[in-house]
Amino acid sequence: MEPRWLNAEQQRIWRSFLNGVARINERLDAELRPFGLDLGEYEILVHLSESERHMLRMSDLAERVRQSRSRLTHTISRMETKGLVNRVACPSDRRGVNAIMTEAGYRLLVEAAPAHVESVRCALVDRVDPDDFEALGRAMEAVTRVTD
Amino acid sequence: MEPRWLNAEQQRIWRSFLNGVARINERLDAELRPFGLDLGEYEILVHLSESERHMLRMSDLAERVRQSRSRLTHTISRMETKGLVNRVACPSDRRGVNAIMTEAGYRLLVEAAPAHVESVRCALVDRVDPDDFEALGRAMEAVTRVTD
DNA sequence: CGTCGGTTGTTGAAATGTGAACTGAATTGA
DNA sequence: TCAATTCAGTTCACATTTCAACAACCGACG
Repeated sequence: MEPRWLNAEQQRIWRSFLNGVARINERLDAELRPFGLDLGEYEILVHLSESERHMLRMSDLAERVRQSRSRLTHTISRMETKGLVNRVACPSDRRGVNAIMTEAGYRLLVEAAPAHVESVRCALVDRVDPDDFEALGRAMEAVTRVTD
Repeated sequence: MEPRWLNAEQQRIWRSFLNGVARINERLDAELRPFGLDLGEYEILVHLSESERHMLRMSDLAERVRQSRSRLTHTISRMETKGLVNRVACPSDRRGVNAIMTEAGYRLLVEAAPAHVESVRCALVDRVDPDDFEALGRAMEAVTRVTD
């Protein structure tokens, strides 16, 4: 089949996308570092904090933060040694493990959140025209939408 | 200072962004794997192929593909053992090293490019409304633009 | 000259990520 | 009931990435 190449404009946009994403991630990680967190760990804390009793099944959490089950196992282990989360057996399913946020984990999230939100603003939200930002949202929803 | 939180809409968009980016990267990496490449290596090949004599200074290349110098050293070493690139001393600056694409590297790029472009289309370009795609470009340019 | 500050690229160890087994538990269905 | 299958999470071996230290070189300036 003939390859359907990108035209010059599409290519320019695609490269901007790659550059932009990289730039955003750099900044977010850099500004989370003073708290001893990276974006992956931060997101875990966010999702736990939004859940009932600050607790989620590993596989559920893995899906929400888009980490492989294996990677989440490692990440949670590290966070456990830092005292940010604990593991508890799941009562209803003996295969299951719940990750539960500790008091210290919650406090760290509360402490880091304002700086993180500020990062997201500085790196993206405040830089972009509001209409374009809306469009960005629609675009990314289209990307995530299941079609296959 | 009072934290300037994101409103519900902004937060929704931000999370779509995180999800969308992750989804796109997954697909691109998955569809490059059959060629034995990941996105980082593919981009190296692209930038080399677009340069004079298929050759770039390491530090120049590092900047273009947004890899740290150290990371690029490792990546290029791996690609060298795969026979995709070579290192040659830079004549004008004895500190310098040029990465130069081999014939095999070029052939692999030519072979992988159609599938990769198709991935970019399937994962992003073809899914998004053209106006929104334009807006995405403007947004990402704004992100990359130097302001600091 | 000579030396000082900055740059280039590499190195090696430690941290992190990946993917394929693997264990034990739940579920299915004949 | 009970084998077969699927599922949850971990583990292992390995690949990749990061970080700090380093050696070699450049350029500018006294």
